[in-house]
Formats: sequence, structure tokens, C-alpha cells
Amino acid sequence: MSVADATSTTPQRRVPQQERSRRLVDGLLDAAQRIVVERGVDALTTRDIAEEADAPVASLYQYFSDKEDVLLALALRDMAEMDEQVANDLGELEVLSISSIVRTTMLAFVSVYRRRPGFVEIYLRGRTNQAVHQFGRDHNLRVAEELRAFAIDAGLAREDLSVKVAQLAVEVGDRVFQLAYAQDIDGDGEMVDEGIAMVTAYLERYATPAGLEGVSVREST
Amino acid sequence: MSVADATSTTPQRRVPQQERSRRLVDGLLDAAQRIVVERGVDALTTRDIAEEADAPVASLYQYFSDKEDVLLALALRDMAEMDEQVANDLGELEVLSISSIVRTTMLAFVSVYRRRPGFVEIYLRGRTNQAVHQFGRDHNLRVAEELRAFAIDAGLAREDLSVKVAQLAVEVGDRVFQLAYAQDIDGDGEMVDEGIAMVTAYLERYATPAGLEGVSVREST
Amino acid sequence: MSVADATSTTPQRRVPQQERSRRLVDGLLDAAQRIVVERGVDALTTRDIAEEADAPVASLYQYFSDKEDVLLALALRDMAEMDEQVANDLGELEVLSISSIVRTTMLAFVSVYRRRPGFVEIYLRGRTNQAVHQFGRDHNLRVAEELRAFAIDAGLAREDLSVKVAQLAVEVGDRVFQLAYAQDIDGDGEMVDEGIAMVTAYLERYATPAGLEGVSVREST
Amino acid sequence: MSVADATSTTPQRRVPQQERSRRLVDGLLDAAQRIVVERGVDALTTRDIAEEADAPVASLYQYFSDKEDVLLALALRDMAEMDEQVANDLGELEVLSISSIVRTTMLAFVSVYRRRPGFVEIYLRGRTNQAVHQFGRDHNLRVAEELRAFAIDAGLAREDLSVKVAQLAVEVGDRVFQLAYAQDIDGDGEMVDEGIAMVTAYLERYATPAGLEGVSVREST
DNA sequence: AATGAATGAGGATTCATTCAT
DNA sequence: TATGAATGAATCCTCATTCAT
Repeated sequence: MSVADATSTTPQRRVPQQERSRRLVDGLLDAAQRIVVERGVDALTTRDIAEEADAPVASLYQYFSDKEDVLLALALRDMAEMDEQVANDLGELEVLSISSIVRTTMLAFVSVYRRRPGFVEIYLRGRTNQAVHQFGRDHNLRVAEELRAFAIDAGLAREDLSVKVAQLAVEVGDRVFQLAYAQDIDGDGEMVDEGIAMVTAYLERYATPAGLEGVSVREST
Repeated sequence: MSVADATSTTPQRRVPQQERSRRLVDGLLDAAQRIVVERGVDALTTRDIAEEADAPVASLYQYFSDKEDVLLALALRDMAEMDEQVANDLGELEVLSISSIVRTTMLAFVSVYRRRPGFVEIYLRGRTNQAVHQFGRDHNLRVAEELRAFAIDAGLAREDLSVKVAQLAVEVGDRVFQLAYAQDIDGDGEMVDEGIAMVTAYLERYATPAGLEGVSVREST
Repeated sequence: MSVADATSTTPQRRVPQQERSRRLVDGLLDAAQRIVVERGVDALTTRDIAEEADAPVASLYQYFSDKEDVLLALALRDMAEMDEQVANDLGELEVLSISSIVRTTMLAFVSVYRRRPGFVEIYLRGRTNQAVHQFGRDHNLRVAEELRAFAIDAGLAREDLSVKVAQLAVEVGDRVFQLAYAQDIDGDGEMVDEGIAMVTAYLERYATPAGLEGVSVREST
Repeated sequence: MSVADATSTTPQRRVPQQERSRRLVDGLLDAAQRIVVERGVDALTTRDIAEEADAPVASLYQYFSDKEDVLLALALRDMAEMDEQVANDLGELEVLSISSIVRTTMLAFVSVYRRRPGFVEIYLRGRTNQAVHQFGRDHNLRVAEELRAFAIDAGLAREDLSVKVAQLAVEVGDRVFQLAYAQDIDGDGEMVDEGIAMVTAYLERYATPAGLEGVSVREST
């Protein structure tokens, strides 16, 4: 029915099990994403997800423990992409400074948001459910810790840039995005810029001279 | 808590109509507040509100157009208190500066939050419903506009402190609170302080020299 | 509030009590009529009636025992008009015959329907409530009995035109109207004509020669 | 009554899925029928249907989109039976004429009404809901068109027996039944006879000589 | 593993009617 | 008599989740 019967006509079961599963899971996730984008998180029902994915409702429960779980998986999928984007973009920086790190990180977020409007809906616009919310908090905390370690290790920030400070910075960045995307699904660029300025100004209070001035990166190749 | 227990102790039925109404409305609002505090916004049902207020469900609909409306009224009630607190506290300032205004305003918020744990739940912790969310946005915008006008009129901020900038500052303040109250129902004081520092640092970018240094207020009495 | 304070400015209560009552009752009836016409019988609520009449709901119960009672009064009001119309039109006939009586009566109904679209909605289009329905039956029976007596007394119909036959004729006429007004709020004239033909054909089975041929009426003036 | 008690007597759980479904649907329909017969269409609630069918309310919504839909299904079930009865009875006629067709058709209706008192309640006595009402209209129109074609093809009626005329005849027949069953749940035979006479008299106005005299049917065996 | 069907447990809202004044 | 307010009792319907196969 759903996916499966792709190419072959051989008896059956030509698509390997594992592949089938992934397809189904992705299908469900995509369906959920679409519904959320179109009608909001509150309007998301298991029935609708299943229907939109052209799969039986019961199958959803084969792969997700819960409706919540689906939302979570959705956020997870996008956040992984987000982390990757941030890592990439930071890796390409030629001058490291508090300012450049903040700017790069925040713009990396923006680029993912642009690519994933569903993510915006779930994560930024909608007043989401408990699980997703908590997941977001956790993710932000992780990001904060990593960036902090990165900045301190690179000698850009002083030790007294505590985890709490880093967390606050990330969370505030998040809020800037929420605000920038609140009315405008495409995000208000000016507001993002202001946000970058704010977070930068804040974190520079914990910067080393190098962190303020910037140090150029020597590609080790 | 609510209002009710006003004057009379005479046997019965001595309560004037109007008073009865207010009692009912307040009772419903208080009930809703309690439920929200205890079980969260999502768990709020009209049935429960009515039961908790010891009133028939239908009575709820006499005064509120729907469930959303109850939440809204709740937020409204608290926000009015908030505005009052801010106005008062600002009025008592002896030295006006960007820094003192930011600090005073944010601490005024904190004091109301401490007084109204239900408000924290609805407004800060919970991923609330559409109406309350929007109401919060609107309120923040109003606060932003007022503070901006206040600061510019007092010669503390330059004209280029746009509404958008003010709004961002207020919203970021909001997020700081959300964060400070996220895990800890009593609010994380250290985080609030950091938040104040951040917002101050940000807004001082738009300060006049007077706004940086501060000007003392001469009480006109 | 509602009507009352018409002309005088003398202390108060210038409109005689009885007049005030009638005004209120009529206002309620008119309101009900309007609602029914606009939104159908099912959508009629006491609240709406009162609101539309700009009167308190409780006042409705001062004059009507019941919502049902309102509908009933509405039908009653219109049916009285109907009876009057029929009586008038029959009185103006110059030639009496089964055919002319049937035609005149049915066209009298049509003319009232045209004047009272609300009546059509309540009585013909809507699947009304029990009381109105029964009232319609009763009215039809009364009409049937009167017309039967009239026709027999005038020597147009034979004695064996039983009440049941007359009743059937009237009821069938009613159905013709229902049909004629079912889709078209203005009534399908062609269908009415066919209906007249049918009822005439039927009743002529019970006609005397005079009833078939017709007898001219000598105005006794 | 319904279906259910088919074959097995084996311990339990021997009932195939599909069979179970049909049982449930029929059970709900029967329950609705019973309630309608006992308490009228207006008193029909989803709760009661479910309870009477000893099924959860939610199950009702598995098979019916809403309450209206249940009524509709009920009418549909009976109308199919009605069509069958008419077809059968007409098929057994030895002499075809306007008169015999009208009589046979109307008596076929009567026989179904006798078998299905619930149908009478829903369809004839009650002031039913919109959907059923419309469905009845549509059904009558279909019947009218078929009978008209039949009569004209058989050379019994002239071409000028328009669809509208046929429709009127059927609808009037319907009203006769309504009347005949209005007070008496078993139907007033005399009134039915009068109705047959009326419709016959009406339609014979459009009859060919053959339609008046009748033509015998030569069974092709 | 897959799935059609079943369902318990509410949920929001409405309404006719009646009080208390 | 008039009426603002109160309310008991339903109503329809939805949904996440779990069976039985």
C-alpha cells in the first residue's frame, strides 16, 4: 500500500526491511511537519499525521511511543541539521572573535530556519508542547556549553564566562529569532541584526583582548 | 485570596447583585489560576475551572466568551498589576539613567512574578495558547513604546533608539525571566542580574551621555 | 428601555399597561419571525428572540409559557390572517362551483404566503416542531370542515363528501404548497396550478351537477 | 432482528472482522430506529443510540460522519427496500394502466410502511431533519421520473405528463401517507384509498386511451 | 511487523428555564 | 410586573491509544 511496491514485481518484500522502516518513519515525520506548518502544532492529531503520510494510525505507534515523541523526533531531526550548519560555518571562519562567532552562529541558525519553515513553526512560532520545549532548552544548553568551551579554548573568552552566561546568550539569541519570526514567516533581518549586536555586546564583557580584536585562523593544511 | 470576604456576616442573602457577580468572576479566575499553577495551562478545562470555583460551568460562559477568554482575563489582571508596579517603582527612582531604568523595570517584573506564581506559569513557563501569547506580545510592545518615550523625553536615550530596539530589549528581558523561572519557580536571581546587564549593555549603545551617567530627579514637592 | 417611552415626558408609565404588553408580545413575535425566516426554525433560541426584540429573556416567559408557545403564537397569528383572506376571497366570488372554490381558496393561501415569508418558513419549508405541526393539522381540519359545510349547504357537493375527503383535499393542497415553496421561496406557480387541478379533479367526484357547472351568486344587497 | 446471530456457536471470538463491523453498524442503525420509533426524531441523541446499541459513542463516529448521517443511512436502508418492493409489485401486474400502476405503487409503499414502523416515524410522522427531508425529496423525484418513463414507454401516458406532474403525484401520494399514518400508526386504509383515487384521477388527465383502459401484459416466458 | 477497528475518557459549548430582587 | 443573573442538564464530537488479528 503505502510505499513498498517500488520497482520489482517479484513476489514481494523487495525493499529491505530496514529501508522500509526508515521510509515510513520519514514519511510520518514529513507528514507531521507539513501539518504543523499548515495548521499549527495544536491542530496536529495522530489521525491526521497517519492520513497525510498515507499510513495506518497504528503504524505510527510502531515507531513512536507517543504523539509527543513525533514532535520530538521532528525537532531532533532539525536540530541535528542546525548543529551541523553551525559547525560548518564556524569552521570556515577566517577571523575568530566573540563578534564573529556570535554573528556566524546566529546566521547559521537563520539559514536553517529559512530552509525549514516547519521548524520555525514548531520551535519558534508555536507555543509547543512540553517535550519539544524541554528539548529545545537542552539543545540550547548543549550549544551554549560547546560554544563556551570553544571560545575559552581559543583564548577569546575569559574563564569567568560561565555556562550560565553562555546559556543566557544562546537563549536570548533564540528569543530574538522568535521575535524576528513572530509576525513574519521569513524573519525580520533588521531584528536579527540587532539581536546579534546585543548578544555580542553582552558577551564582549567576558572577552579577552584577543576575543575583542579577533585572531586569524591559520588553516593547518 | 480573591475578593469576596468583604463586610457582612449577617445570616445570608445580604450580598448585592453586583458584588455577587464580581465574586463569581474572581472566583473563576482564581480557580483557573490555581489549576494552571498546579497542573499547567494545557490541563486547564472549563469543567475543572467551574468545579474548582464551585460554580456551574454555564456560569463561566456568562462572563467569559470561552476558555481562551478566561486565560486572557487572567493575564490581563496580572499585567495591569505589572504596569502599576513598574510605574510606581520608576516613580521612586532618584537617579534616572538607562541602567537604572532597565534595572528598576526588570526588578519590578520580578516582584510581581514573585507575588503571582500563577502568572509565571501562564505567561512564562507554559507554552500558552494563542490569545495569551499574542496578548503578551502586545503588552510588551506597549511597555516598550512607553519606556522608549520616557527615556527619550528624559534625554537619556537618543532618537535612534527605535521602537524595534525597545521592543527587542523588552522581549529579551522577557526571555531572561522565562529562563530564570524555567526550572526554578522562584526565579534564578543570578540569571536575572545577568539579563539586566545584557539589556543595559545593549541599550546603552543608544544612550546619551546623560543616559550613561544618570541625572538626579528633583521631586517637585 | 425597549419601546414604552414614546411621547410624553410626564413622570412615567404614559403608555397604558395593556398596550405595552401587546407591543412587547408583538415585538417578540416579530423577532421570532425574523429569525426563523433568516436562519430557520432550528436555529431559533429564546436568547436570540429576546435579543432581537431588544427585551430581556425573562420577559419572554411572562407572555409565553414556552419556546414552543412562541412558535405556536406565530402560526396562530398568520393562520388567522389566512382564514380572513379565504373568507374574503370566497365572499367575492360571483360563480360558485367546486372548481372556483378550490381555486379561490388555494390562491388565497398563496397570497398570504407571499405576504408572510416567515410563515412559509415555519409552516411549509421547515420541518417544524411538534406543536406547530399539530396546530397546522388542526387548522387544516377546521378549514376542511368549514369548506365542506359551505359546499354542501350551497348545493355544490353531495353529502357523501365526507370530512375525511375534505380533509384529504386540504392536506393535499398543503403539500402542493410545500412542494411549490420547497426550492423556490417565491413558490412555483405552475405547480400550484397543477395542484389546483388535482384537488379540483378529486373533489369533483363528489360534486352535484351544480357543483360542476357553477351557480351564480346574487348579492343580497 | 438485525443480522448478527449467523452461524457459529463455538465458544468465542470466531467472528470475522468484516462481519463484526456490519453487526456494529446494523446494531447502531437498529438502535437509532428503535429510539426514533419510541421517542421521535428530535429525541434521538448520539449518546442514546450508542447506549441502546450497547456500543461506545466513538464507535458510532467510526461509521457515520455525524448524527445526521445515521438518520440518512436509516432512510437509505428503508428506501432501498421500498424501491425493491415497488419494482417487484409492478412486475407482477397483469394489467397495466394508470390506475393499476398508481394503486400498485401506493400499496407497495403501504406494505413497506407496515413492515417498517420506524421508517414511518422518521419519514412520515416526524418533522425530520434537513438531510432526511432532502433525501426524501430526492427519492420521490427519482421515483417520479422512473414511473413517468415507465408509463410513457408503455404507452399509458402522453408525453405531456411532465416530470413536474409526476413529481407532484408522488409527493401528494406521500402526503396521503403522512396523513393516513399521522394519528394512526397502522395507517388509515380508507384514507389511502381516497388518496389512490385522487392521484389516479389526477394522472388520468394525462393518460392515453390505453392508459385508461389498461393493457394486459404477456409474460415473455 | 502491520493494521483495521474499537473505545474510554473527556472537552467545549449551548440552551431553556427559573430565581431573587 | 420586570429582569439580570444563574444554572442543571445535555449535546455533539474528538482523540490518543490499544486491541485482535
